[in-house]
Amino acid sequence: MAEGVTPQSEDYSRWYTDVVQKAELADYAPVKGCMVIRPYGYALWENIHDALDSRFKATGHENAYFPLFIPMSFLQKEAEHVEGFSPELAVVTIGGGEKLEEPLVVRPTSETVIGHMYAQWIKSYRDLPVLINQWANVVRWEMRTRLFLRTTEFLWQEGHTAHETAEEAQEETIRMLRVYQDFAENEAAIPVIPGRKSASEKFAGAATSYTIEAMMGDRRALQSGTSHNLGQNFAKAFEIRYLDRNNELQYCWTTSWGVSTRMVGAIVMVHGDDKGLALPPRLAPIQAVIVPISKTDEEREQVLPAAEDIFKRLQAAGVRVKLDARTEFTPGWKFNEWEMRGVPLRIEVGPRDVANQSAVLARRDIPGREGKTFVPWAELDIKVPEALVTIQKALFDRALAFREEHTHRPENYEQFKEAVEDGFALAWWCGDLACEDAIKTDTKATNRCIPLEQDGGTGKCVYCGKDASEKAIFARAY
RNA sequence: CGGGGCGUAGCGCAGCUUGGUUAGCGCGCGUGUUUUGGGAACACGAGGUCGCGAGUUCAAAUCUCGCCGCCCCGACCA
Repeated sequence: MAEGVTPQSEDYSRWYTDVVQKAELADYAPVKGCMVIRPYGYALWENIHDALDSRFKATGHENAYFPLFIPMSFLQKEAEHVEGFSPELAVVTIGGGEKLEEPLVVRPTSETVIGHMYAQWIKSYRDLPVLINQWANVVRWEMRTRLFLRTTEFLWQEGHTAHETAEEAQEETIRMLRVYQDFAENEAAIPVIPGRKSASEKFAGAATSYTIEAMMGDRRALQSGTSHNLGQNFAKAFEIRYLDRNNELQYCWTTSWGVSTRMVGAIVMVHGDDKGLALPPRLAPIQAVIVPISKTDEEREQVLPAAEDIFKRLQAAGVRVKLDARTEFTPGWKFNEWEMRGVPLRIEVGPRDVANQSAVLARRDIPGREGKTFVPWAELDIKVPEALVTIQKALFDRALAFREEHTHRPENYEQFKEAVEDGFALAWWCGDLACEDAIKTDTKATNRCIPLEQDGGTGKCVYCGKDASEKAIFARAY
């Protein structure tokens, strides 16, 4: 591994790609816009997967799998949907050397094929709700790609549910948005703003879209998860109907919601620094790394068994721990490498520590001497898990403080323009597309969402001055 | 698709302007010795279809034309 990364202050986007590659999260694939998720990055994704999956199960959802290929005609059944996705479809026209009767779309999302199946499975109100999630890969032919943030192929989960009433569908939409918020804040240590998307930003085919928006280290916004109330749009397009309690045929109300490998990019950009990644302990593939230190063979014979003993102890205490006993690297080199890879806690064991029956704990989130403490061996199985909890909270608190510092409540358009230069602007908005567009053209800031949690009261639209009943977050976004 | 940059060893680059023996350098890699509390040192060694294709020439990494690919910045998007 080469030394160092481009500093954030010098070139943030180069810093980002440097970190992703040097921390060995991912690498460029031979096909443009595609990436290889390396074992370390995939281990992080697996932890994201598990944390989300257990939450889905706890809220009554089941996993299933639907096919990669979707008949082209399915996409065309929902007018807005096909319009939104056509420009970025990958289409298969030849199979087994023969031209296909009907082209197959490589799924960009699965509402259509799942809607088709739901139409066959759902007959009665007794069949509802249907609560299914799938973990899958999808393909969107994006013009400009960035590792994890926007790749041609990406991994995600997509939940698809069908309900008896509009109210139930809306409840589900918000429930899953809150699940995403809980995951982002408590697992990824990323503070997010849950909110509603404006009409121009909503999912193609949805009645209403909701999002969790997060602020990255360069103060730009990243949509980190979405939950859509699809109304009866897809139910009507795919004839998803049921007989209600009065024996009358009704269309279902459906939802869909997703979180993707983009979340990895969010974690990199929210917590990372010029030393590299900083992973939240709850998701980190390696929570603590033990670095043994010895000058002579004699010392090594004392230090290594001590390190191995600590390793076993921590493993027994449920810590994801790694012992880095490689002899070809110096301790200093290892310190830098594990910092680059974002391991939350480093444990140093050298001759001095063996003599004192203690070890040095060094926190990734606090650089240098300040982040170091000496801990007796006997207390490690308590102190290490404690430190991980502390670090998890510290990362969240720091990210929240950063977001607050760069979130402004402009009173007028001049202040608004300054605000979006610095970060988020939370401003009164009349709800007009015209104002959104004008703001975008003028400042490059887009309407990220109308937060569910409002300040209250009413005001005047920050752009046009008309009456406004809600505030929206505006920011430059990824 | 518009703008910019780049393709020479695994990575980062020099060489190209002004064509000329066997294409260099740093890092990394292999072996050995000494090292190890913040990115160790020395010695020896392995590693190249100079992006691809045509052309000019006695001679092309170098000049000409064409093509391909990648990265960054914008419009589109999770």
